[in-house]
Amino acid sequence: MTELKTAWKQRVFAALRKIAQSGNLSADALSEDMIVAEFPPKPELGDIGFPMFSYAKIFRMNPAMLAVQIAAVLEPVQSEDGTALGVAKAVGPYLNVYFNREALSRHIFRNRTNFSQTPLAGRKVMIEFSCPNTNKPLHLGHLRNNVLGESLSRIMKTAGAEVQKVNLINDRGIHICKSMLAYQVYGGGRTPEDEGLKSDHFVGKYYVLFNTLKAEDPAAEEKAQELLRKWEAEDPEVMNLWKKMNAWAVDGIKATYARQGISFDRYYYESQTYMKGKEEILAGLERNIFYREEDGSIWANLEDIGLDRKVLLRKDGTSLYITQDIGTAIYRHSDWPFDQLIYVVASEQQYHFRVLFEILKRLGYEWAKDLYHLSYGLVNLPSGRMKTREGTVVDADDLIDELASLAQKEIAERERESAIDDAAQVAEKIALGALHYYLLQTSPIKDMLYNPEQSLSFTGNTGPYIQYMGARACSILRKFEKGEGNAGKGMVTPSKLSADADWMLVRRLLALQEAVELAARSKEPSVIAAYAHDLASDFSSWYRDNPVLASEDPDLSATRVELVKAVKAALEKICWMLCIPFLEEM
RNA sequence: GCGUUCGUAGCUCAGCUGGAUAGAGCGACGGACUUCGAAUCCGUAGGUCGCAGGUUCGAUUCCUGUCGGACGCACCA
Repeated sequence: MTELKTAWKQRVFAALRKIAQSGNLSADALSEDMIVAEFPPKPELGDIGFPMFSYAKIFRMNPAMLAVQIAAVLEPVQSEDGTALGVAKAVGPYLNVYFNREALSRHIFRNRTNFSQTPLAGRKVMIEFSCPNTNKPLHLGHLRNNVLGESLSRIMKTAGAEVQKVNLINDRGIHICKSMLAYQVYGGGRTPEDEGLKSDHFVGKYYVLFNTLKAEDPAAEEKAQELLRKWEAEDPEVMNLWKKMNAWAVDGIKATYARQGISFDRYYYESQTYMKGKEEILAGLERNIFYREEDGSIWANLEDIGLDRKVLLRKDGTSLYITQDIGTAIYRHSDWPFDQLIYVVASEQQYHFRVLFEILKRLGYEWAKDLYHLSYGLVNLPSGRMKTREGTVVDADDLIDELASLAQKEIAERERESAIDDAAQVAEKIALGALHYYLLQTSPIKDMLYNPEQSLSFTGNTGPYIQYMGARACSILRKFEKGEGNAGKGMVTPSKLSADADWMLVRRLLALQEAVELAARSKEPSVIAAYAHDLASDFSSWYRDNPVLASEDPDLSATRVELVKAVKAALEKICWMLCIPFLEEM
């Protein structure tokens, strides 16, 4: 589809030049990338539309007239065997291309979701996401981050890129020490098993208990700092406790990843990377890229590009958050030389990344231009921002549990329990479908409102709707396999799909490649989510009005079965890209 | 104060590099299950695209200003 569009653009451009020559007009102002192609709003207007206005202006001609002239001289796009892949017609001030429906239906049957072109082929893309703290379990905000990172990596893979997914676990710092201190005071040596808690929730419980401790012991903050100093001095007792609690936290977090269906190719741990970067800063200081204040701290002055001054090393010589990020980026690039590194991090850190990228550029790393901050908005509740202190944080595991139990109730209400193998497992998958689709349908950059009522819905523009259409397609194909209907007696005949209703669905399938390219280029899984809904919706109205197995014409039935297979393949691929489990039945 | 960003139907969101009548879902109202699973489908109602200028043959889309919201501007992460 993408190549078809490109090919037609070239033809239109060639035709324009031809007209310019014969009319003795100047075509200097024309270039091929000026040719805009759009999607006509109605099926009778064809499959590609070229507005003539801008060229008409250059030629000082009536746009409708120009469209007629181009249609007359335009050479049609052909396939390798010489079949015309469409015809161009002038429709008012537009030149519209009508595809050869038979040829393109055949193309979809043959290739399904195997794209003829992958724009990111050969590119190495590293994607960093999730990056949890080890003092508490994941919450709704992490779920958005996780699914964004995983989905984007799958989309980029589909677009041909080689992707490496990385995670940086924030396993050190004062927040960890607070959980550790509270555990020392209140934990009594108990384990998560003793308390019957998932291990990361167990650690999180003690982090919350630190607030209680603070109320009881005014020196609590100071004691936590003391613990951090001991940790940095590698006090054996503290290290032991730290290792134990971190293992609990990380194990629990990984269990949530597994449940969500996301994974990483490589884990980095802050405790191993936080020292990195210091040498870089000192080397930069020698080269006068940075400067030293009287108190000994080291700074970068970025005022010339509208940013502020930024501390890079404390007066006592210790590292900061940004120091570590500088080191980690350098380390990663030498580790796996990427063409692009994408940081999936909330929008509140936009300034941090602008500073980080600029400093790496000043240090002379030419790949600094390949760093990209995929900034995404916060997930807010109707009552406002989630706040740990007010207990309004939506816990990730609890949320999935709730969705799954609701899905199971829905299955029971629809009396589907006997029809499916494992209702509990299907319910879990529906829950994830609902959750992930809900989180991905909004553009990443926008803050989103988490409306419990709406997100718990399984009808309408939702993940389960997409899953349902996949299941319906599978259901039809199962019946076909069993020999129901007359499709088995027919011959696949693509020319039978020339009716508008069939063609709309074929055309939608053709548009998948373009959607993937756009989603990969703009780093917006929401593009695929929108496409998923369009395809599912098209399929839904199509199979209602167009009998697949029971058509009177066996050839038409056989052909429509091929179309259903193509729809199923597309939905399966889309679901994978959106981290929505594909269901054969539900 | 400075910077970034968002502002489209009652609500939650789409709207591709400016283009043919601004689209979904939810909610409201009205229809469709002896016919491939009704988590579905069809129809009706609902929008001065925050506001004001500008560029353009043409602006929801680009520019400027303005109003409103969010976030950021730590020797925290």
